[in-house]
Amino acid sequence: MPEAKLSSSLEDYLECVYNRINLNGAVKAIEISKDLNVSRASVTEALNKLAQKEYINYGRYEMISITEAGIKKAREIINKHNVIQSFFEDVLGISSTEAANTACQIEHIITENILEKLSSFNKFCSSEPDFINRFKNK
Amino acid sequence: MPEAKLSSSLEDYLECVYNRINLNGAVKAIEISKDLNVSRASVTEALNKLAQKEYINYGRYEMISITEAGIKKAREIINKHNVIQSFFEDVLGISSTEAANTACQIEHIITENILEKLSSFNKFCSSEPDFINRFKNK
DNA sequence: TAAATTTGTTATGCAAGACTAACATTTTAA
DNA sequence: TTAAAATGTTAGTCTTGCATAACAAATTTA
Repeated sequence: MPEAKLSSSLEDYLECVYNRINLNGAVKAIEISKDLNVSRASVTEALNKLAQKEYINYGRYEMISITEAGIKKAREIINKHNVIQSFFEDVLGISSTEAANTACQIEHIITENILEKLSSFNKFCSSEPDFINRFKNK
Repeated sequence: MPEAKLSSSLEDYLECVYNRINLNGAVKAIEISKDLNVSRASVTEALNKLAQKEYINYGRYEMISITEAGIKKAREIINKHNVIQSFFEDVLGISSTEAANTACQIEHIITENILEKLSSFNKFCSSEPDFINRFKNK
């Protein structure tokens, strides 16, 4: 039942919920609204959709909590984000901001398979700093 | 005047127009419809938008041609596509199909700066086949 | 604790991008 | 050279994701 494909947009909302809850133990709609630069009304709408898909628990004026399925999904998204950002930053030498911004978008697109390969590639590169240094000084 | 930001969707249409014209000297709406898996009606709509932005020349029941600005833009998109696909395929060892499919989406997102870095990285890797082989046999 | 402020919700609307169905035009072939 | 088939267009609808404005509830503070 709690298995439904999320749009990029809903993934962003879920990721935000997860991060805020992990940071502060709770999250309010207005914080999400500020983090994602959207109106409070859009947040309400998105939270209802996430609740309907059973990724969060939520009802009118209620506290927001995240379900097990929500945690799992959020961690997958965040993991994708981190692997992509790390490739841009640590391998290609892109600035942290640009790496993060682009990772934020690619995280919704990249397949599990490519993610795994990219993750091993990151590890392989960090085990061979010489190679990366030669690339950077090229 | 012929400078307007394109949505991912319109970039796909433009890319398809460019590729088909390069391949056959001309392109018909029905071919675009098949290539992109959309209805004929959607193609009409997209072509009107591209014409309005001056990336193609087009009018009711007229032949489709591409403008200079359209060619420039299409080549940029295709270059992005190729660099990304090449990274997935040649560096990470992803299958051609999966590499192409994912590249098709990332091409609309990646910045010029990251593209350039990725492009040099591809070249650097192909100049050091040893490194890539060690990664693949890891 | 009552008034003011903040936060959340609802109703409504808009834009993009897709669809189907009906119609128009063009092309093919009998 | 017409009749049939293929292609292109238009009109109307749907979905997603966003917005604003007005209202409701909760929270803060005087």
